Amino acid sequence: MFSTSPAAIITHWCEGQGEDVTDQAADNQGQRSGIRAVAKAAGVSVSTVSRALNGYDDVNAETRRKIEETAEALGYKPSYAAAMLRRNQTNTVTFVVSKPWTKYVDPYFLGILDGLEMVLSAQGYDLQVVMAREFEKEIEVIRRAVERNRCDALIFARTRPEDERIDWLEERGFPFITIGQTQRNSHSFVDRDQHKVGRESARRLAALGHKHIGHLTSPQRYNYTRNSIEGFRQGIEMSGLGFDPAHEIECFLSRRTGEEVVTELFTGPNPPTALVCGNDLIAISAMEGLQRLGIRPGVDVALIGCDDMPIAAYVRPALTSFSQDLGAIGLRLGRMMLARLGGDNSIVQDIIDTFLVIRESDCPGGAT
Amino acid sequence: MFSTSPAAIITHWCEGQGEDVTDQAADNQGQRSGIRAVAKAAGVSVSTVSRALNGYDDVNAETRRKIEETAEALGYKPSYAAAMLRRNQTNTVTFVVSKPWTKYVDPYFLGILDGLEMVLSAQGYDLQVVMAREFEKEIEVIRRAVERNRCDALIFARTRPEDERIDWLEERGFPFITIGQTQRNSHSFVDRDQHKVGRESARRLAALGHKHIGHLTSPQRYNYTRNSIEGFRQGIEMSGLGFDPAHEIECFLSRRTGEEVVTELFTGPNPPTALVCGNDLIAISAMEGLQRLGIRPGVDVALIGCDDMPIAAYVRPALTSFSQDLGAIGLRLGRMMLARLGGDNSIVQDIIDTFLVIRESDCPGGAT
DNA sequence: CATGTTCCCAAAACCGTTTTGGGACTATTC
DNA sequence: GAATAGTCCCAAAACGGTTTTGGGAACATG
Repeated sequence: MFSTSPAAIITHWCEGQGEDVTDQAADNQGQRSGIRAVAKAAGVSVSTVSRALNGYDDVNAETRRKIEETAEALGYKPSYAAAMLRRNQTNTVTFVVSKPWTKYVDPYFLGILDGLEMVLSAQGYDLQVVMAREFEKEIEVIRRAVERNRCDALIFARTRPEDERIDWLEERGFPFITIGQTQRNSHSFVDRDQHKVGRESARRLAALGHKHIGHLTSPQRYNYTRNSIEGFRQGIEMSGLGFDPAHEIECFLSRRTGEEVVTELFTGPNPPTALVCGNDLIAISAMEGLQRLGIRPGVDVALIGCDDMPIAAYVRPALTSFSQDLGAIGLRLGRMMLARLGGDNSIVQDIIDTFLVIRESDCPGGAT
Repeated sequence: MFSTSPAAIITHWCEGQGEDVTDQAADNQGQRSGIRAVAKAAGVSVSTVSRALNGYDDVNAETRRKIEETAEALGYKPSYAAAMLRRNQTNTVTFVVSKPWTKYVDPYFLGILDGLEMVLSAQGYDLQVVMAREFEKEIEVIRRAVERNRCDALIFARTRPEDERIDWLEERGFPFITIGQTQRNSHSFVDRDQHKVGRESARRLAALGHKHIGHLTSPQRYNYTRNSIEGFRQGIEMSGLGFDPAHEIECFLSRRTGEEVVTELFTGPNPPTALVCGNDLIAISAMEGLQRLGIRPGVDVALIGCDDMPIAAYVRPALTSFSQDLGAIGLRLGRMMLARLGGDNSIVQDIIDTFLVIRESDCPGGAT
């Protein structure tokens, strides 16, 4: 009988600290009435209060002032839920993080969020961060957010060449921006110039005199890896070197992969003298592998990483790595989002520049 | 009676992907009517649908099944806004991050969020992450979230001995849990055993033979620093050493501070031979300062850090540091929150154990 | 047969805004 | 003076769920 009503469980609800029963009641009364209380106190109608507070221009200046004062005096805060229901918009942008990120690439991620939040909150939008346990769950997280109308737009990263999340969202015309590109590129995105990263890494090492440059790529299911590979090959070609497919090996973000690959590469015939690594973690793992083989990274073998993670500056030798202004990505993302939410449906595709932070790991190539 | 016919209707409704206009219209109709469409299609009343879908027990099992099927077939998703308005609850927990965190302590922070989100989402709660540009803005962020009814409860960290956020929230009886303690400790919290960190750091270094142990504390406005200091002093005392106030110096989380302090400490009279550092960043900064003075950290001077940030394992010498299971903190936090939201108003105060990860920076004390 | 109990359901009320469609009044134009 | 335009305001109707109200049907009990 009581079991039917969940409210029954919360019986001893407000047994708080003091005896402010009167105060509580007064407070509640004030809060309960909401916009109606303001209307009453200001001697105008509810709709006029709403229009005045929302900046419509068919309200007399004097009336508006009075309403604003009254609202302020009563401590009136419009109910988010009610406005959301009526307007059918949430004033919320949802950012989806996939779990594997959180383990290693944290700073990358939060740097972006920081700039993004700044831009959005300045316009009254809230930023909501949701997490997906695995990549496969991301589509479900997105589905839930969209279907339950929890946000006005989405942002997510780690795009793949063919991305089901994008297909799904485009199908129902839901606004979103990605961090990273796709094969079709039919949508707005922000991305760093990954092609340049691959290209310039190769060219720099070639310019340093290396003839055999390996490429330990990031996971190839991600689109940015493809760009990186393309750029790398182009850089090799531009430098007049021959591309050796056997020196282009896919790695993963777990620490061991770089080490394994390096072990195989440098115990086999014709090892490279330099390595372009798709990611700092791969580079660090590779350095450890080299050291284990008695090869000195930064002396015998040159390495260039990518992402410029905080760790890069602390490992020995310190890792030369491609960096980018994460805050700028966030800001750009935020501004694009505001435009989109403001009704501008044009597709914006933004490539953020990257720059090489030179440290100790990229040494000149020796003989041969 | 009518329990036989609806099946046919449902299957008909199910047919849907192909046609454009018809499907669109049908879809819109279905979405527009929401729960009423489900009720109509299932041949029951709106309230019955609501009760069935919300798990009340006064609904016939057969009826419930039929309603669930119908809702599924129609792709019905209850409007979050409407439910929120009527129930006056958001099913959302807000986690407040202050800006200085995002720079360095990312992993700490995200590790907790990860566990927290897992627990909350399993019970249908959403986790919202909001950021505050500075500590001072945090109270405003909180105020906004609470006053606009954007969440049912709050979580925040970096507690101070006297914390205005807590005062404000307690004043209006709004549910929250902190990460970290306060002077009064009148609320639920999760915290690591910071007293132990200080104590055991001191004791370990003393046991290694050090007689003069310095303490580079984290910022003292935070409550955990106080615990750490207390613990340290107790550890010194337990080891039969004399406590030297001149060797207890407050540092900040910017990188330079540790270096400055160390420079002063080790160019002055009677320098310590070991340092307990309130934070890994302080420790790393201190190590750099030592190296600049020609003093070898991990050989001439022992250091112990705290937090076990990812960097700790990569600096040379690798930093010995106190660690904790961040996921466990998040899980605990989540479970406490669920209990609180479920109506259990009791205060829970939970101390999470920490453990020392021994690396290279804590060396035995030399002569003297 | 009268009465009580137990389950279930339809209809209406409600949550706190925004939006709609005028209404009243004044100013301007023919 | 009537018609038109402009300004400012209002009452009532959404928005889409959940909760309450009130009662009917089936079954058990005295």
